[in-house]
Amino acid sequence: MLDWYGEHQRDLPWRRTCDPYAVWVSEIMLQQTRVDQVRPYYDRFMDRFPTVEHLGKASLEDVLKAWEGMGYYARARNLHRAARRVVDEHGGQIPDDPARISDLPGIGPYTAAAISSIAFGRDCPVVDGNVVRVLSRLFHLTDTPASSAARKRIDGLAGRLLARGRAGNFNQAMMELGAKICTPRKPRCGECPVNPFCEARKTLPDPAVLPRKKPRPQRPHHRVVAGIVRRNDEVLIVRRPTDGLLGGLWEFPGGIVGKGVDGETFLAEEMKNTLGIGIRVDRSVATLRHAFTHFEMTLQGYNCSHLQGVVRHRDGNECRWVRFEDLGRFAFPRAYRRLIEAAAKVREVREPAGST
DNA sequence: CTCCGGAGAC
DNA sequence: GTCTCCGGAG
Repeated sequence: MLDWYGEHQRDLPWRRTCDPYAVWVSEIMLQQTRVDQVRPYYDRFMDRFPTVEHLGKASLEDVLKAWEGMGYYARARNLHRAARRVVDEHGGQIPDDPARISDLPGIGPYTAAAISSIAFGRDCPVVDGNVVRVLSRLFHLTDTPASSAARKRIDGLAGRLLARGRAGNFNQAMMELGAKICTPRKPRCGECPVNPFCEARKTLPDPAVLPRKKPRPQRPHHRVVAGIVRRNDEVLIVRRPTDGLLGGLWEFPGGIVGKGVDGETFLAEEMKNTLGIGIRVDRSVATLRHAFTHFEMTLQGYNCSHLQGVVRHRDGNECRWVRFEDLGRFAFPRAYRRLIEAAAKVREVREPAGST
């Protein structure tokens, strides 16, 4: 595995250093996100926040802006909180101890083991989704890794296989193998360095049936409407509560429309109730779909006009009137960013640049 | 009352 | 992947 890794590892920015902070940032970004998507974000992030101190001193607003588009924004909030703690409690040094690293928000067993082995050379086995898949096939494990017993068995195997003294490279080799060779659907068994030892390959017509997945429940579908409310040359944006879904991000006011309810009527009603303003719904800007982990939504955006009333959010959420051109400075969820793009096109048609 | 394990949220 | 919540366990 080590030889294979030495020869086939991808040249990734975070592999060019063993700076614990760099490893940490990359591992957090890599949680639930593909390497290809992470790469550009990682470079920008490290450019903007080169050290734990930089990150700790930054505002959550700035961190979220740098994270915009990657999803799972709790990762950014936790990373930011953790950086502050590293600065305050550990003098800016990331602790060289798996248990202490785990204490930091956003760092669980996987990330603690990854940082410990890669940045500090500790003999900690790393088990992420890739490793689970590799080991399930290598040892022909037929129980779903969703069960705690099966999972413990996998953790045990990972520990026994670990190349002592070279844990960092070994762990990365396992994950790399899962990412490039032992892939979920069509594994390239012919190119696998450990294929002589693979029980699944020996036993099964198709090793890809492992690991056994547990059936997923159907995702509910929500219809969401949002209003881009104009007042002179500004539009209204509202900030979501720090905790919960898309916490701390900005969006256009609106909400989930119940079944059988008229979207435009609901939108006007919602603005009245939540913000205390009267608006007129002018026209639909775009309808787009977005998938979250546990539900899907259809987002319909409308251009609206402010009629009357001073904005005052019922729940105290921060609200701002900003120039359309300045929306880029705020962190929006992906779906809303796309809505902004659509709205910008509509504007171009109606008010070509330089027309005023 | 603290400690898992499972489930669902993010 | 991690966190949070919750019921059952000790």
